[in-house]
Amino acid sequence: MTNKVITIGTVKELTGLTERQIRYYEERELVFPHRSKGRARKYSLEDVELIKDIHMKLKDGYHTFELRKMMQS
Amino acid sequence: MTNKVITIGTVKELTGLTERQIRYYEERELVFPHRSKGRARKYSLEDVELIKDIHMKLKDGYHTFELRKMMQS
DNA sequence: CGTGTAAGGAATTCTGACACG
DNA sequence: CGTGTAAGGAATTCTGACACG
Repeated sequence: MTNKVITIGTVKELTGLTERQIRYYEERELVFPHRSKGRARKYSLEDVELIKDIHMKLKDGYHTFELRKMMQS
Repeated sequence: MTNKVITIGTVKELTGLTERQIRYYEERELVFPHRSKGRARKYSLEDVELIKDIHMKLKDGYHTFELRKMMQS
């Protein structure tokens, strides 16, 4: 579950989101993928669930900075 | 564990084997990755363990057809 | 703010084949 | 038999930026 082995293409399939959205959540420091050989992002299945959750919260009207605060607690 | 979400590049990293070896084990019907959009192979963490096991058995002198029989039992 | 998109490059993955032994 | 390799193509992923609102 916490193994960071999934590429962004697979995350796209599993979440139904776009690369843009997935990368943006990283930019906003909500998800922290590893990097394989300094390039490709690697996510865990846990990250996939987290990304889905983030997207739902955003649809509910939350903003990324609010989610970041929520995650810290 | 049984989620087929890992690309061959990651399997390479996790097992230390070459693409050639990993693909050969598939050709010999010892591992069965999924395909994403008809191209890239997708493995599960379980497959990764299986591949490591296959490689050790081969180093021990077994042949792929023997391993296939062993797996069927 | 969160997401779309066109841009160009770099790295990945694929298949079929020849090679060795 | 199990693995290496060079070959060419196709699909993936990356970054930085402009756009909308």
